[in-house]
Amino acid sequence: MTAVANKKRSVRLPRERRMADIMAAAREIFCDKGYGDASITEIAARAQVVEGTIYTYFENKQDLLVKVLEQWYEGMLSDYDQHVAGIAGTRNRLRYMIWRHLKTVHSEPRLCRLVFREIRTSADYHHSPIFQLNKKYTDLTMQIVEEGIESGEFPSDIPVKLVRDMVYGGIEHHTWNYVEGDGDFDVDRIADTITDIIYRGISSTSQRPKEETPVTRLDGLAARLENIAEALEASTG
Amino acid sequence: MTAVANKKRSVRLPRERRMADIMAAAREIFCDKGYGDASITEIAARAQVVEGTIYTYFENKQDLLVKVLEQWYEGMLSDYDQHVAGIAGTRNRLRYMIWRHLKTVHSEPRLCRLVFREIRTSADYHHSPIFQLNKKYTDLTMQIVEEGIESGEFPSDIPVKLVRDMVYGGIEHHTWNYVEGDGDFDVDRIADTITDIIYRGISSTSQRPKEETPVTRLDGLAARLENIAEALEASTG
DNA sequence: GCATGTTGGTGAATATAGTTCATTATTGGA
DNA sequence: TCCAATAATGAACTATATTCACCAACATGC
Repeated sequence: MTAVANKKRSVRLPRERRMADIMAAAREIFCDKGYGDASITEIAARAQVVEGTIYTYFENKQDLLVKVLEQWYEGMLSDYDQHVAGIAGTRNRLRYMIWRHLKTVHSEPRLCRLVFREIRTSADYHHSPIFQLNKKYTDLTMQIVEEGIESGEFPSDIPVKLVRDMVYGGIEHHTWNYVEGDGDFDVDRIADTITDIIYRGISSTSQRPKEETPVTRLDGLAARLENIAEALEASTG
Repeated sequence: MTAVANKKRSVRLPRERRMADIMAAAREIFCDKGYGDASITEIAARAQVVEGTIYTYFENKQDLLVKVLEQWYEGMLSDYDQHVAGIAGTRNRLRYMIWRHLKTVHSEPRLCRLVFREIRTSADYHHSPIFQLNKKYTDLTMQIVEEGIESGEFPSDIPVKLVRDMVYGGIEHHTWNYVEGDGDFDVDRIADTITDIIYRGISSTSQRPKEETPVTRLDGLAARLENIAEALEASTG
């Protein structure tokens, strides 16, 4: 019997190393099973410690999840600013923000799922570092819209926060099934389309009904007639 | 001592009545505390039954929540169709769908919170009646957009599902704080703005240089209309 | 190199739900 | 009035997260 070899072996690792081990194990299991179905026992086993050890480094299960996602978030968002700085033009910058967000969801659906479904719904989310990081980068999107206002591309009365919410809310809903493990989506195509809808939706160039002139009415009419003609041509061959 | 009066009194109510009592109690407590912090014991006490009785009528806690929200959903969505049928014009209909959704969130934030945070995240959501009801009414929004395509107001290549997701995702994000019990929002104003951004964002309008004068634009329009007329003559003649 | 205090690590015990089930007793129908 | 069916009961069970008293690895000072 190797009973002696099986006796408990308690090795003291450096604090950082032990935390990293636990977080790595937790990340794998949270991603595989989701927060609710992941058990502390399983995470402990994967990290080669017992349950109690986890509580020496993390307040509780929720805190462990938050720390795991914080670490990921920090690395992921670190190069945002410099990338945006290298892009010229409101529309291009806006598209980059949208594209980048879609890209992140596409490459890390499991982690995004945890952020969307578990983290944001917790009571003290608004005081968490992950909220601050998120805010920093959605603020960047709003800043780009505000630059568009200053340049005259957008009128000054557009509600910047609502635009932000339509972008990120739209992306979240549109990628819902993918994040749940069902289907796929085309990052570039969706980025183009969202950018287009938002840009045209808030642009100063297209006239609003209240500012309608005979010329813009004819313009709209021409566009409608073009569509109808196109449809007719398609149907009559 | 009134010990005798305190002995258990087991009364058999009609099945419908007992279920209604339990669901009413559950609705109150789920709304007050959220799903996670609501306990079966407390719901049972409020409904004047014991824990076990709840399991005679509902599979488990999650099923109880689903049944509560289903009941609410059915009543809430019942008059949707007829209202929309009474509204003329793509833009007005679209605005109604948006307004109505905002109105619902505004008047029942607690119940909406449960749908947003608890129900939609469950594994079998796609097979639940509440998903079907929801689909029925977001489909109506897409149908309105498709009517706009047929009328020529929108080009035929716009991604209808993405438009739907930007509407409902945008609303969900924009009402997030309110639903979490913080702040307020103006239903009519937000409805106007979202409608405006979406409508303009997907409308058929031609891109044109900023320096154009009314005369040159009319000239260009005339050429386009001539082409359309020619195409129509060719296809119908 | 040894004694020793600090503290990481252990794993059994505890707490807190949700869920089950054997038992009791109400009630509609024979 | 009696009886079978089953609603209702509430204690027992289960499954986890969390705590805690105890042990021992390691750093420090002598």
